Amino acid sequence: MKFTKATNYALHTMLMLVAASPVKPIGVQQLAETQGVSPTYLSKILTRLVKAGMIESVSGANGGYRLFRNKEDITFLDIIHAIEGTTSLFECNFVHGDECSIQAVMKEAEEKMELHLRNTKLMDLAPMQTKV
Amino acid sequence: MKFTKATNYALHTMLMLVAASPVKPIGVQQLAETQGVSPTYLSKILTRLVKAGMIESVSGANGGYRLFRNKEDITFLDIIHAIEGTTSLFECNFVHGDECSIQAVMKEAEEKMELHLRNTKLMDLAPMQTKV
DNA sequence: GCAGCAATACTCGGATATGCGTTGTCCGAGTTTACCCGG
DNA sequence: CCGGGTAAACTCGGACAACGCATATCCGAGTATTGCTGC
Repeated sequence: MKFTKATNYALHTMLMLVAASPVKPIGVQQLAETQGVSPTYLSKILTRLVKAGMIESVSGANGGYRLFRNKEDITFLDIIHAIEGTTSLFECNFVHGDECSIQAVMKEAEEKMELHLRNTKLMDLAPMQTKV
Repeated sequence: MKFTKATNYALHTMLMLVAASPVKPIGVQQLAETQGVSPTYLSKILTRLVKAGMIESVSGANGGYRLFRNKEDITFLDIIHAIEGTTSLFECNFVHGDECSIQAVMKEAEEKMELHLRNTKLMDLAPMQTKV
């Protein structure tokens, strides 16, 4: 029960992209180097964010990644769900007669956490230097 | 990023122990059979709960496990921490100059979840049939 | 009856598989830019 | 100068390897109860 490193990479990368120019893309090499990850692995992670519609990739020379959606809209939960998936953290596959009351409690707890992550936007942390 | 099955087993077992007699222990075989787990594996999990001071084991014939602490005191978080550990769900090992603002947000979210788990006691779910 | 001994029913802990998800690496393919070279 | 072709700089995606962790399984050791046996 831990968040994966991929989520950490994704969050930090998104923070960098939010702080950067929304026009000129940033190469995956630069993003990876800053975080000390291999570029190929980071690109795998970013592909998931592309599919989630958060960022877009630019092919070719001077290519890279840049924001796609409005930066004000992107929440922590969006990123986490894109990487970790949206399935419940706790799954009781044990067959009770009815619904599992333990599962219900766990689900409530999870929703408390998600509520906070949904209410926190990436912009809340981004430095304001690029107000274009 | 998922809760382990061990946590599921631990929670269900604790619920059974809370509902059972606080004097007569329940054998691990019975506990395991009800949940469809191997007894040896379940005993490994329960050992962690013993070390956490929540239950105690009774050796020998007619042995098994029974509650140790007052059943009103045991929260979901106690059990989860005993199984999953108490380390933060999100760890940013990436060296920023200062503290990681992303980590701070994640920690807040985690605390929201923990607060709910700490406020929910096992007794809230236990059937009341065994009022001694 | 009763003391003692053995069998039985349990838990405990370590050592050891096993499967799966995370974390990477490698490479060929596709795409855009930059550059060079001949007219 | 200008157009075209080639090289370079990128991302994309699949295949594959390494590793750790969750999930067990097995077995010997320890412990308490039960039952039996002999006095």
